[in-house]
Amino acid sequence: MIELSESSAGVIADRFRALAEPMRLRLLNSLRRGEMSVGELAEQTGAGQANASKHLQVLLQQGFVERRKEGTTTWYRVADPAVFELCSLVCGGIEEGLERRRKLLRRRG
Amino acid sequence: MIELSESSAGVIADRFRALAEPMRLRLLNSLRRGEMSVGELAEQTGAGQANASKHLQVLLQQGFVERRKEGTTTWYRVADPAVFELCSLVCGGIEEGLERRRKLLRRRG
DNA sequence: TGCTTATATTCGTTGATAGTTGAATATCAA
DNA sequence: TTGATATTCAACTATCAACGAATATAAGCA
Repeated sequence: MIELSESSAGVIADRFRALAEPMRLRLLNSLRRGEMSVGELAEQTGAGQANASKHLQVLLQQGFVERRKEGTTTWYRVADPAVFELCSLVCGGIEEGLERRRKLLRRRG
Repeated sequence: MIELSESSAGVIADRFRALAEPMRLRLLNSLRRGEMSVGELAEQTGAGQANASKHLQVLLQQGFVERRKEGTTTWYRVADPAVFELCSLVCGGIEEGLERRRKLLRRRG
């Protein structure tokens, strides 16, 4: 955690919050295949166009994606490969978490 | 990201959301020193007692912390060291993110 | 039985954010 | 210019989580 200072907790939390939405995770997942337009992303993820655009801006602001404009089209791509490491770590913890919850339920029930 | 399935996006997002609060990050940071009681954690982080208790349960549910009860006292400890790797990765991306935002502002301004 | 301490839970208020809709903007082709 | 397409912006509603205050639960002790 690199000595979490008081003030940086908010900044770190903001970054985690950007990844704390299923739709944004789906968008990032689609972008694993490479650069894609907002329209393509909206279609693949099932988000409306306005929604996809808004979520992509959150990811852009946090530096997880980059974009370039070409005519009327805006192309998005993954900017920070660390995001996939983050997801892998989180995925790894999910089974443990489930097991832990089962234990708790057993204890209480 | 280990092939993110549609259904798992929500589960992963839940885990990220547990880390998307400054107070919970502060609680985890305090727990780096070792096992601590709810009261101690509330004092160290400046959270009220009720707040600390609630946040700790979120972390407990997601498997980031474990606890044991001893009389009237409940002791919490970090259960999943991966949480510190997560924070390190996020911290590493913060400088890049800031630089990226500066670029955007320059482009627009 | 009370009384104290430590933790958990409930309730009400407040602020933040997702999603939708419709308008506004920008580009390209005819 | 006009029309078609792609994207962004603004406003609205609904939902969710944080926080504080008060209360509940539970253990330890006189």
